[in-house]
Amino acid sequence: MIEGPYIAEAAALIGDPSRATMLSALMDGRALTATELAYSSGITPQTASGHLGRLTQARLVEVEKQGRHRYYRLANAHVAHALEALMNLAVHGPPRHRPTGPRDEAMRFARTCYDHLAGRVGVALAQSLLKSGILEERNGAFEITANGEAWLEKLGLDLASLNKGRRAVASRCLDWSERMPHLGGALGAVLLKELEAREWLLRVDGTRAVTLTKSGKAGLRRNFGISLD
Amino acid sequence: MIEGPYIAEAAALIGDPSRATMLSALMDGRALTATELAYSSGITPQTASGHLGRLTQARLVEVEKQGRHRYYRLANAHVAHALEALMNLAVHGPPRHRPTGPRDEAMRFARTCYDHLAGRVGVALAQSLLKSGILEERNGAFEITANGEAWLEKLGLDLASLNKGRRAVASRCLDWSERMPHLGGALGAVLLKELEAREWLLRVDGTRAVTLTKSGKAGLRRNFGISLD
DNA sequence: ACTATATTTCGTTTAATACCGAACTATGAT
DNA sequence: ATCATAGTTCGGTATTAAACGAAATATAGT
Repeated sequence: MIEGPYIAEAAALIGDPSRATMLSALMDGRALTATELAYSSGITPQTASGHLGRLTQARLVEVEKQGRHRYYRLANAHVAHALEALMNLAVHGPPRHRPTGPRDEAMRFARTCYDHLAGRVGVALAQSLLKSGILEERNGAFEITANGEAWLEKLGLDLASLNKGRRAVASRCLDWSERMPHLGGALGAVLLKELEAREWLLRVDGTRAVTLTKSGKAGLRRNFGISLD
Repeated sequence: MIEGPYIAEAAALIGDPSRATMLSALMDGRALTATELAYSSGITPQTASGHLGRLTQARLVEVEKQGRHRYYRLANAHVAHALEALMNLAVHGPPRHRPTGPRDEAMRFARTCYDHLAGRVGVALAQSLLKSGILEERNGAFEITANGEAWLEKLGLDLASLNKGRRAVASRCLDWSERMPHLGGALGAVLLKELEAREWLLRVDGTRAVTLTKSGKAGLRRNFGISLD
């Protein structure tokens, strides 16, 4: 009784195509300016301003003023989570005409999901970590093994700090394009950062797609036994 | 790029107050008829019929014809999950006037969340299971301990069958009213069934609220050290 | 056959809101 | 000071879709 309207409020906000596209763009994890967001969803700045105002008021996004720019980002992981959940619904929807562009293919191959890696590469990475006993799947969740802890230390990653936050360390995040789990949570986030730092992955223009560099391809094969294409 | 519109499609469907209320009613886990759903959201059957048609087409709900009745239920756990995620957004929203009725209070006290127990009672139960070492919280997920397995067997619950499905056994489900975790997953579901079978809990009319019986109050205190009010 | 109930289809009204153009404010650069 | 860029506010238009009444269809019971 009580909750229907509240759900509707949030869902209606996300339910507008322009707003949904803007939120999608923010799934990147980064902050974008109002004009960038307007451009990304193909509307004029005036219209985007109105949308962003409503999204901010509803606490779905947060603003940060910097000079004459306003940087918008998703307000918290809950928002990203809800967007993911909706994405999974869309995929489970009716089999109907869904045109697949080249950009689409790039997204399916590798993309960011809020702050971790998704797509074929993300899923392959998760599978590799499971196979080599770094992660374990228990009761539908991911778990770092003793082996895994040692492996992390060797990588120079600070396990203690991962455990610090209230955030799940290794969460099992269902991939909408692959329908297989990829790795999220704090570990997923630092792993993506690490891959970017090594320049194995490069972010692409204004989308969430990422490309695999040559060294990345080699590195993934050498370190994780992943061969793609 | 590609996904914005898809998210929007699902979200827009959920975003209508009448539809959201109907979906909420189905969070019960049970199947309801078209007229019951119409009544629950305060609209006429014609209007509800239209809504339900769209929800079915989008595979958010499923229909089963039985004579002249049509029973609607949520299509899958993904839908329930998305609704939960949206509910959490709503709670994290702006502090603004939210009238609280008596029915509201009943929901906050104890209710079903898809197929497990939520509300103050649900949260208290989860806390008790954690405290007595039946469950463990690891990396933001729930986990059954060795102690817990023994306890389950004593209760006559079949642990093997819980592990069978692909479903998580003990999932940590954020409670929107308490902002604390309650127990979901396969274990959450059988536990709710058990409590209902013992008549410790009774479902209330057409809502998701459940009431605690006298024996339930006593039982919870005796077996779980939970004292409410 | 006849009646009652459940649900859908159709047509119309009405309310909400996304969108843009124009004008305005704020910040930064020259 | 002047200009350019980023963003917002306001007003009007146009589209969408939610809602109901009326009437049709389907099933069950008598």
